[in-house]
Amino acid sequence: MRELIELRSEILKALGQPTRLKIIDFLREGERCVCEIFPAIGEEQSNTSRHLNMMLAAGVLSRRKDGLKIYYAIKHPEILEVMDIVTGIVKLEIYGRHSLLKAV
Amino acid sequence: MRELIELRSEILKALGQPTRLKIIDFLREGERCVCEIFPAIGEEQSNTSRHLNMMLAAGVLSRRKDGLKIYYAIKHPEILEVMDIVTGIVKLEIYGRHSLLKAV
DNA sequence: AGACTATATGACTATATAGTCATGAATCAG
DNA sequence: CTGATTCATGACTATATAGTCATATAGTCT
Repeated sequence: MRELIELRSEILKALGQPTRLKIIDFLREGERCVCEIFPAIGEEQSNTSRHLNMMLAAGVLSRRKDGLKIYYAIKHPEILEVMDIVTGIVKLEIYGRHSLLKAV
Repeated sequence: MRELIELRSEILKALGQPTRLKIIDFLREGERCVCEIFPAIGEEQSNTSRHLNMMLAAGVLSRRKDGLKIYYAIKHPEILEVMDIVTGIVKLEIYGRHSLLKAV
């Protein structure tokens, strides 16, 4: 299905950017408001807001409003499984590139 | 680790693009040469080659040379796990958006 | 060597994305 | 109502990316 391709790539693209990855890592511990997120990851409020909205639209995050604050959270626990698997791949890659260097 | 962030996002970015997703889907069945891949996904040879090289650099694909032909394959089976999980998330999302529509 | 096949790449265009700064909108406290 | 706080967004810039066309490179075959 063509739609499946688009939606899958939207989710993966949402995860495949350093600033957004930092947000995901930070939200592992649970939902946080924007005012906690942007200082934690060291980005501007406006930039952080854009990335949060992008991930919301992709279906990666959920949003909850409480008074002035907006709390974002990782929407599906499966997202964290994906991150763990990718971390595992990265470790394999680092090992691979390392032993490649040694071999030279 | 800063490096971890970069390498993870490189892998996820490599997966988060429709043309590359089509390639991954096609390579599920096993390694294929460029001359099989680009007609299968309906893209130009040069464009396909670029995406293949990009995924190779990200650590998503492996390459094997045999005479004139270059065979690409999914490097880590974990990549397929990631794809399966993301497909599951997409299905949840489709269901969610659907029942949201119904609720209106 | 010459013709042919398979893949990669240079040069280019059009579009998308990340980030910044300033401002707007919503909510709350006094 | 006023002022402060929190978040989103418009306008903009700089850079990255996807895609195309033409060409280069490398291997094969006769």
